[in-house]
Parts: sequence; structure tokens; C-alpha cells
Amino acid sequence: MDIQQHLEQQVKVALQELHEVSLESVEFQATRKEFEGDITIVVFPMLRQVKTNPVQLGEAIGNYLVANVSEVKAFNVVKGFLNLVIDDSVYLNFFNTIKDDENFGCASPKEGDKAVMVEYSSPNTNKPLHLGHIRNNLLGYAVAEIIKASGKKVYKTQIINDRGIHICKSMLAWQRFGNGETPASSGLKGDKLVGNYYVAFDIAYKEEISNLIAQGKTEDEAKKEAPILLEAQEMLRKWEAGDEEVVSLWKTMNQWVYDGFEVTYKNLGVDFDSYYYESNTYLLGKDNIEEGLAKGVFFKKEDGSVWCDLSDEGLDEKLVLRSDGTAVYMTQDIGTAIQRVKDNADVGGMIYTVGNEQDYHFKVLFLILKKLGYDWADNLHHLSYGMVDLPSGKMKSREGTVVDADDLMVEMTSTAREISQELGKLDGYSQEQKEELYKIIGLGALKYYVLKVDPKKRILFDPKESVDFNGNSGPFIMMAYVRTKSILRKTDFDISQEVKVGEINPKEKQLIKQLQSYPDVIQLAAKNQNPALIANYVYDFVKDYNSFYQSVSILGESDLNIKTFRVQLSKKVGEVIKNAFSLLGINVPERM
RNA sequence: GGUCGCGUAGCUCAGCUGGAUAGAGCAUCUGCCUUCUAAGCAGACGGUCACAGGUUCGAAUCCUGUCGCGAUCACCA
Repeated sequence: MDIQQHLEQQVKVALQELHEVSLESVEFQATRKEFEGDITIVVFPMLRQVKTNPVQLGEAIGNYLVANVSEVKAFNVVKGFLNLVIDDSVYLNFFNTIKDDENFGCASPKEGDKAVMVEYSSPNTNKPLHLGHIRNNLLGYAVAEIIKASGKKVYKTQIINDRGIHICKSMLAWQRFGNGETPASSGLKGDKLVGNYYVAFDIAYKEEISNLIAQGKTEDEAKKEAPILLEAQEMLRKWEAGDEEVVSLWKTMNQWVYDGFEVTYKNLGVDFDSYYYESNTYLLGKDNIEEGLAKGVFFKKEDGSVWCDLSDEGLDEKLVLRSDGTAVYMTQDIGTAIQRVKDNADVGGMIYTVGNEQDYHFKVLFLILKKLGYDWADNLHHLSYGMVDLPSGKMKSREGTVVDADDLMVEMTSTAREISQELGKLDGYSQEQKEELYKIIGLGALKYYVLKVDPKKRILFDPKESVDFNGNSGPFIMMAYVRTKSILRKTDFDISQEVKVGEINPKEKQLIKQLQSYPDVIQLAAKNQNPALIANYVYDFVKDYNSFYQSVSILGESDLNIKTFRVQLSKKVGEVIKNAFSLLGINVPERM
């Protein structure tokens, strides 16, 4: 039993003895720095049952605890706060129980627990990934890792938007203007090459529109009648009819994009357990609509279109099947969700990592699935995140204001290289080792920068100021890790012994308190699907370590017991940093 | 207009189910490398927590309203 539970029990006993009152629960908090003590009991809530003044009650409980709980060494009462001084041995004992636990903080899956499916990334295959996708990928990956660490089985998946008019646009432009260009012939990354033709289509389309307007058409007419658009629509029809030539071109160009994405994903360090393609799933869901009609969940209008009435939930009617019997976005998503549970029988819930512009869509999707009666529909979550905007506003690929994912990663690496070369602390590293290191630092800076922000808030990315390498930043945290590794490299004595230090100093105690809270932080981050909680935790933790590091000598300590303890503590700090960062998908370097 | 989200220091952000004098980083200023990596540490400066009410012993946090910003409300995805 940990100290807090023990205290809670004893406070309840005390209240019973002193005032014959049985308490529901006791409110604890960490004692603030400016007061003496380690754990604080908030007395105010007890006043509802015990009619006395808070200071008196605090004194009484404090006296009781000092007399009856050996771990409580002293107490003081400030207003209604009872600050308890806890014996150092409690912290030292805790440290000794976890110091060799390499998985400290992480829980293992329980037998019979359902798995969680996390969907993220889900790009269109007509243009390269940009900073917005980076946020999506980092969030999805991190949440998946965090939930795994919290003790659940996780599947990572994505749905690739590989069909539709936008795909045909780049195909058509390539046919017209491409002269047979391929990634191999041009040296371009496949997704970049295809993206270029998506832009080329738009340019040609706009030109045709202005020509038509010059010929006397209205803007609306021109937009609808531009020949190149009609041709793209025709191409989509051919694709749906299985036209061999179109399908073959579609396969070729999509493969270029996948090859390009694969490189980006690899650099970004994200992965997937399964892939769903919209070209396979876009017909799914129609059967489920029939089912829903039979169950009375949906209704049909005179024109044959099928709807779901959500007015009881305060929403509108929502179309789930067009009057011509074809599927809409919602139809597919219903079908795909159901398919996924068929494919993975142990899935008991899903998390969709999709921008907050689709809040309404997912609200409706989840409601419909619930109405259809699926038991897992209660465990569907939309990991809704804010857009990444530039000072100039939204990123727009057509206006060339997107921050390209690959370019940004290269830029981060260069910045890391510049800083590192200036500091020049890498004697003995080969060129390859150095480049590898710059990548770790640059990418870590980027990932931390994105993940430390609460997902639901929008991020303002200023390319001029870019990403921090100082202060609350990825490299700052890596630096602390590197210090722990440096100390371990220089440790030339056995640190496997469990040490009993008489007293530990406040900085050491603070670090152990932080260690104590790590498992809770993982659980909370998993529950809230919020990697920023891990980032914030590890930042505070590292600040405490740096403070400790600068205030005492570790290897210079003359008392072998204390020295050993400090090295052990440093080792553990390093392990937790590495573990926490791995949950964020960030690697740590050995030197920097 | 309806719905949802956001609004905390000059800037970027923390602030857990309501708790003590609202915290970090950047920027500005002061100290600290002859000692374990200074991408660091110690400190100074900086606040009407958008505004107005309400609930409470106690509100940045919960409720209501107002203002501002964003998203969304397609037989598009």
C-alpha cells in the first residue's frame, strides 16, 4: 500500500475517533514549494461534516498522524491546508522498488481486454504530405503508443483516400503534360511528382475558365463546363467502370505516391499495422443502410434517398445514401467501421485522428453506429485536433503556402547540424554518426514542438521563427538524457547495490516524487488521448533533474553511498526520459 | 443565423476531477564554464486569467450572458 492510501485510511480513523464522523474521501495534493512538507491534506471539505475551524481540525489530524503513522515526521497547518513532512525513507524505499524496473510506468495488457484501433494519417493520394499531416501522424502515433503503455492492445491503421475526382485530376494532367515523366526519369519523389500534376491541372483549369468567361460565360457556367474538368469527370466514370487503361494509370501513379509516402513515414518514424483503401471500401456500407432501414433507424424519402433523423439529439437529418443509390462519405465510414471490427474480432473501440473541421461528421457517425446497435459504438472517439496555420492564414497547396513535410524535416536537420557544429562537442564521431545525430535532434525538436501543444488547440507555425532548440524544447530534454548517459559512461564502480542513504536532499526527493507520478501521467494521457501531458511531464521532470545536476556533484561526491544513489537516480531519470520520449515517437541520442 | 471549439505575461504555451501568493519557455536585463556536456543553472522584469454576472468557505477552472477568433451546418470527401 502506498503512503497516500495509508494516510487516507488513518485520517478516516482519526476523524472517527475525534468527531465520530465517517469520511468519504480525503483530498490530497503535493505540497507547494513555498511551504514545508511533502504531502498536503486539504481540510476544507471536511468542514461540511465537522463543525469546527479548519486550523483546529488540521492541528488535530496532524497530531494524530504524527502519533500514529511512523512515516509522518512533522506537520504544519496553513489556513485549511495540513502539510505533512514525510520521512525520507519512504521515498528511498520507493526508489529502490522501481530502480531496476525497465518498464517502469507502463502497464501490461490484461487478459480479455479489448483492443483499441487507432486510425491516423489517412492522406489523399494526389499531393505530398505537409505540416498538417505531420501533426496528424505524430498525434495518432503517440496516442497509440501511450494507450499501449497504459496496458491496452492497439492496432494502428489508416484509410487511404485513393479514389475520386481529385485523383483523376492529377492523372489527367500527367497524361496531357507529363511526356511520360516518372519518378525514375525525373529523380522526383513520387508523391511530389504527382502533386506537381495536381497543380498543373489547376493551372490549366483556371486558364480554361478565364477563356470561357472571355467568351461570355458566367463564372459558374465556366467552372462547370471547362473541358478539362469534364474530361476528369469522364475519367472517374471510366475508373468506376473498370476501364483498363484508366485503372492501369491509376495504379501506376498511386504506387508512385505510396513509394513517396513510405519515405516520409519512415523519416517521421511512424508505422501502421493495417491499411484500408477507399477504392476497396467505397462500396461498403450500403448493406448496412438496408439493415438500418429494416430496423427503422433510417427512412427513405420519395426520391429514394435514405436519411437518418437525428433531431432527437439536437441535430439535423443526415443523408446516408443518395437518391441514385450511390454512397456518400458517411455511408463509407459506416461500412468501414463495421468492416474493421469484422477484420479484428478483439477490437472494442476506435480512435479516429482527424482534424476538428470534421467534428460534426464524427458526432453523427458515432450516433448512427450506436443507433444501429453495435456494442463497440460506445467506445468510439474522435481525436480532434486543431489546424496548423501560418501567420498568413491557412496553408493552401494551390497558393504554394504549404509547409512540405519532407522539406521541413530536412530543414530541422540542418538547423541541428549548424547548432551542433558550432558547439563542436562530437569529437570521435564519424560523419555518418554525426548525420544520424542531427536527424535525431532536428526531428525530435519538430516532434516535441508539435506534440507539446494540447491537441485541440490550433498551432500557429511561423516558418521564420520555426522550432525551438532551447528552453522548453526537444533538444533541451535530450540534453538531460545525454548528461545521464555521460555520467554512466564515467561511472567506474558497481551501482547495482541497493543503497540506504540516511537523508536525501530536497532536489533528490523532488525527483523521486516526479518518478512516483509517471505511471499516473501515462494513464491520464491515455484516458485523455493527450500526448501533451507526457511532454509537459517530461519537461518538468527534466527541469528538476537539471536543477539537481547543477546543485550537487554526482561523481565528485565523497560518500560512496550517496554517490551510488545519485548515479542510480541519474540512470533512472535517463530511462524515464527515453521511455516518455518513445511514447511521443521521439528518439534520444547518446551524445550531443 | 444554429451548433461546436478556443480566448491566461509583448510572443508561444502549462495550469489534473474547483484549493494556498496564477506558472514555464522565448524576448529584455544580472550573475555562473580550471569540477560530471552551458542546447544548461540561479535570479530580475513582466498578469484586470477577454468582459459582466452567478454558484462556493474558496473560481483561470463550474453555470449564464456579452464580445472576439476559428471551424462546421452539401445528394463534396
